[in-house]
Amino acid sequence: MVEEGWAAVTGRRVAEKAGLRSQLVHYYFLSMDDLLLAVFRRRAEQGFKTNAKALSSPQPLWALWKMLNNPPFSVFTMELFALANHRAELKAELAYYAERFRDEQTKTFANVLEGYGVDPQQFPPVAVAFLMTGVPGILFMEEALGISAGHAEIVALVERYLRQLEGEFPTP
Amino acid sequence: MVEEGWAAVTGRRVAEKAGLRSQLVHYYFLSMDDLLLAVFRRRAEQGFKTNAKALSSPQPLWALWKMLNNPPFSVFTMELFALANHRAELKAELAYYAERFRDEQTKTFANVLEGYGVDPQQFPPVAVAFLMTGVPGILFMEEALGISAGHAEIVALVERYLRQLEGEFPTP
DNA sequence: GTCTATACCGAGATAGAC
DNA sequence: GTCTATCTCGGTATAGAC
Repeated sequence: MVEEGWAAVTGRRVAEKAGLRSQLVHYYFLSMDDLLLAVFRRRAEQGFKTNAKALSSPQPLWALWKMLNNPPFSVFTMELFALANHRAELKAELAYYAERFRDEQTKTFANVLEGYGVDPQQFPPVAVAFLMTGVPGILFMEEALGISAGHAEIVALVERYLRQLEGEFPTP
Repeated sequence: MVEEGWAAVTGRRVAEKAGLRSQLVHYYFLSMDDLLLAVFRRRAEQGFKTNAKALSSPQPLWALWKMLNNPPFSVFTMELFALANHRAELKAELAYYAERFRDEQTKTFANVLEGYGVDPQQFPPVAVAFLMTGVPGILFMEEALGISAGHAEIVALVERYLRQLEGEFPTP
């Protein structure tokens, strides 16, 4: 899926990877769409755990930023988005998960930003959540396609703000 | 392509829309990939013209923002991105076009932002170009998927900045 | 340039033996 | 649970007549 796109995920090829016959796919899943949906669900649950972990860190903004600046995460996510665009059931579920995801972040940010003395009128927590996930999203989407203009500058700009709010991020 | 994804663009279906036989596709194009590449090129050239027009406006930031906040533009673009991820030739060409696109914007913004008294150290023109195209990108990608949390807030935030820099945008 | 005919492949899916 | 056998469909692509 990551290398050739969701259209390349066929019963035959899945079975081949598993060392089984292609018909087995229909034993475990009603259809190929069903299999893809299962893939998505598993991924979404993983995402929730990682998200919750980042948000409970002492520097939640930094933690989320570092978590999302993780390449394989984004290529896969983009492929799921592209697929969801053409599968009603998947689309509904993706929307549901994404909103929950953003909600969790917004709640944490509301507390945290208040503590940092940020005016919620000027910078609503939900807008910050949008940017904190969206910017790394485009960054990696573009990077996967070989576009890099402005990336260093944007990262520097974001991290300057993060430093202002949460101080240095400890280098591992 | 917009409704069902690039994988649904088959010789048979293209020919059907054109009222011709599917074999004709191979008369005009070497392969389906070749056809898709032609679609991309036409689209890219259109994009350049629209971009240049926006940048030569008296309020270039506003003009670009309004231009990108145009739904059909984004769904198609996303599909092309998804496709490019799996076609080396298309990927290279997309990267080339995207960098040129950003370059044009960066040049204009460098002049314009200086005129507005914006510190280029703090807000590099190329970073502004990145955000001006990227944010509407996520906005519409999410909207297409039924995600809307934080959108109104982000639009308000961006437009507040635009108003600060370029004044009101004349309502048509 | 557009057609018919056709080869060939691989997709999703089902039936039924073991 | 895994297999073989098999169906049907629609995809890409080529050859050759008009």
